[in-house]
Amino acid sequence: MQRANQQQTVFRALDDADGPLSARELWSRLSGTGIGLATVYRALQRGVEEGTLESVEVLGGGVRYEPKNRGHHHHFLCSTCNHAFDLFGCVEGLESLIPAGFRMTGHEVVLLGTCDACANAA
Amino acid sequence: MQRANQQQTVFRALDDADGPLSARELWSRLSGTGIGLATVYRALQRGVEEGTLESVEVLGGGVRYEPKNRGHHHHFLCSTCNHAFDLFGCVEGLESLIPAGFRMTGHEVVLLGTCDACANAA
DNA sequence: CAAGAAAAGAGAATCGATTATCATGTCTCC
DNA sequence: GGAGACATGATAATCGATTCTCTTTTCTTG
Repeated sequence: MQRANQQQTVFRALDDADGPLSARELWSRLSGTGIGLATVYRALQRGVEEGTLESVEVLGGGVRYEPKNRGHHHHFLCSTCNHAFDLFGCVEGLESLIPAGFRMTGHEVVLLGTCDACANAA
Repeated sequence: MQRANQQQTVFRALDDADGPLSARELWSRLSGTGIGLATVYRALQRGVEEGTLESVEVLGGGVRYEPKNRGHHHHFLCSTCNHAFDLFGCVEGLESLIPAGFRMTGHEVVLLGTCDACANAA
């Protein structure tokens, strides 16, 4: 079995995903490969250190990871399968919400609902 | 059957807060009263069961709780003090982000930055 | 006041997520 | 081919958050 490229396999799986994945989600997608959970964590940690990955926190599911080259975007969280999907586009008018004296440096938007697959499975 | 003196104290502290509080945040605000952490958790759990409280998840800080009578609103998370503040108002145009086939049932918006107090303390 | 029920506080136990350890396995470079 | 550096998988250890347990205290009611 090829072993030294396991981290590459991890990175590739993340690249192929349609949204950020948690360590466990990622691990379960790699279940055919025999890759250990520790290796997944090591790859994620290294990716973040090297700047190719970033950790994001979507609701309900702890930290997830995705490639850093996806630009500014937000996420859709399916309340059935609990998977987070990347969205494209952003929203306007956030500045109007800021209280006086506060300084905004960023924002997160999460849409909640049911994804295509889960809606059809119902 | 009015006996829950300490729990009332917990509920009052939550009512007085300017945003959702985590169990620990709440506990530290009650540090003068001798209330135990377990009691805080018990009060929160009961409040949620009885429908007077709801748990919300803002980024970075796990589950927080707030009274359920505050209506639809979002939060500002100060990256310095890590406190979440309630915001008033909402945003438009979220529907345009939803992929085909997905059904949206809700949304969360979190603004990130520095709160008034921390900005002035810098 | 007495007795029973609900609350409280302290700390132990649990749980899930992440990290550390350790004994191989694999690769690079000579 | 061999040495040493690094990668890997399995599992133990750790960590923070939450829940459980036990004993004591408080409240209600008679």
